[in-house]
Amino acid sequence: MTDLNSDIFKHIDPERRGTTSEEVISQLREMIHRGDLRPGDRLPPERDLAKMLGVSRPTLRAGIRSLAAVGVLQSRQGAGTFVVKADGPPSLDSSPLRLMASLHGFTSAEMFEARQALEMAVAGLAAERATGDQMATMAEEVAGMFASLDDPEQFLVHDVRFHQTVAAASGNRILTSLMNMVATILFDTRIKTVKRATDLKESAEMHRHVYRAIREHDPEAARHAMSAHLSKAQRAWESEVEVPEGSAPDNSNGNGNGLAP
Amino acid sequence: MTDLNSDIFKHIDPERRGTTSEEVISQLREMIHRGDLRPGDRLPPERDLAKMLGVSRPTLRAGIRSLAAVGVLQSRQGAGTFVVKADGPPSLDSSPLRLMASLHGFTSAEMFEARQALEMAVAGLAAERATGDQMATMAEEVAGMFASLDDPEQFLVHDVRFHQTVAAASGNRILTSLMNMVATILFDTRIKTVKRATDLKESAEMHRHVYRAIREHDPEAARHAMSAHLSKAQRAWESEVEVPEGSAPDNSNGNGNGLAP
DNA sequence: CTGTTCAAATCGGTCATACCACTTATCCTG
DNA sequence: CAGGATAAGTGGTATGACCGATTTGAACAG
Repeated sequence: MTDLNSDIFKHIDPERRGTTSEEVISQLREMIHRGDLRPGDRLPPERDLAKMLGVSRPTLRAGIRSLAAVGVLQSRQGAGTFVVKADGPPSLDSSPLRLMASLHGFTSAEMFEARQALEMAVAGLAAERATGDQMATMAEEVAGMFASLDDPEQFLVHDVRFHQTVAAASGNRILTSLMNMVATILFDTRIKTVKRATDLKESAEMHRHVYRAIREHDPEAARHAMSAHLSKAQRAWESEVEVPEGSAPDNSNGNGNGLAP
Repeated sequence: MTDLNSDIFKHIDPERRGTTSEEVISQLREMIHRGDLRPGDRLPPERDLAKMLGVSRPTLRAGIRSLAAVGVLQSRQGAGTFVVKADGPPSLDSSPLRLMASLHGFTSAEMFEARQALEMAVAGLAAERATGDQMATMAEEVAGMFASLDDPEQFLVHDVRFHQTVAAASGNRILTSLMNMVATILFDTRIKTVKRATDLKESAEMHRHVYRAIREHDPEAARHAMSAHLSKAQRAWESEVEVPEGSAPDNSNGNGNGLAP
């Protein structure tokens, strides 16, 4: 672990603009940008760090909490505060997007469209760059789908893993993160409707088309196959959530994702 | 404004899982999802709200700060805490992505690629849906670029506005937000290199190609024109940031965006 | 000597209280 | 009636304390 006992923490100038906690956030951010704080590093105890920065503990905690809210830091009671480790695909928190969907009244159509755009992009890139192992994993997941045609929940597991593998094969972690961010929100509703899913066989078939296009290193075919798959999935979803008869109107739409169909 | 004096605030059960502040966050989020809190609404004073929820003020403030960090709430000293208003294109905070770029060592190539994928998507959608007003705005910005060939900074203003107009014309606020999120990070470096930009005329020309494709409602042409434009921009940027001779290696890369060229 | 157990130290989570800084609205003054 | 002084309201910060979860290491049993 990086040695944090050195004097890389500097006192905060009381004569500045903005609030003190904002300055704390800036300090911590700069330390991350400079590389003083690396993924997995543990921050000094709050009491010590507060003294180093020359602020009170509540103010320091406010800064830490802000960075924790965006997924950069993680506090564990009794253990300490850590810089989030960078193993595996980095993930952006989807709750901001979910809340913004509620605030702005995003429609599920917009959400599907955004997902489709992102998935098409990663599918095209995956067709150019997928390694043998990644393609093998995709094939396994497709096989898993065909083997789970009578188990919708298990089918969904393979479905999600397939898409994540494609995203990873794109080699672009930013697009992967954004895609996961959008897909996570839609996933919550899929898991509720998947039990009544009817055409799993067709879905598996379309996933296979995507896989074959990627295997053949044909970006355009991969994009189109993915696009067709998601368009089909969207239509299926829309037919699933057809307004039930006589549902009394209330503030809650019941699907819990803040999306209007 | 929505009446918040009613008893929509419920006490928090001390016997729960997770921390108290997490429960506060959940409470506030649900209130937003349910529509009890609408954009622009002002929350009750912290002292009152803390009593309503049955928690202490610091704990409540922790929850508020978490939601403020992701751009859902905004506190103004002396005024109050508000739900962010939803006018204009909703914007996701780009700092999480910027920090993640530092933590995971994202390359600028990945960033450009992600932006290119998003811009191509919105350009294609814009070609299908752009209104007359939006196309007029695009034309104005293109004209502004040609009029600012000798003023790089002014040119950049028109450049950014053009892309934002295209995004808005896509009709998909989610893709627009994601695109802005990525573009914001790249913008910081562009404003530093733009002074030495040489081929502004060619850039303006390529923007015009994008505009004409959108005007002709030709999604594929729009996508290709946008792709060509951004590929050119990326190559130009890469040639600008060629490592200067004899620059001593230090922790800070100097471009301040946490990206490795 | 090895492995387990348990207790003390560590550290984040919460609470209570007080004071400060800024904003807003009211009221007084000219 | 207009404008500025004033007071109430509200978020920001600080201090101090206690609680509960986690970690760690020493004491103990094998």
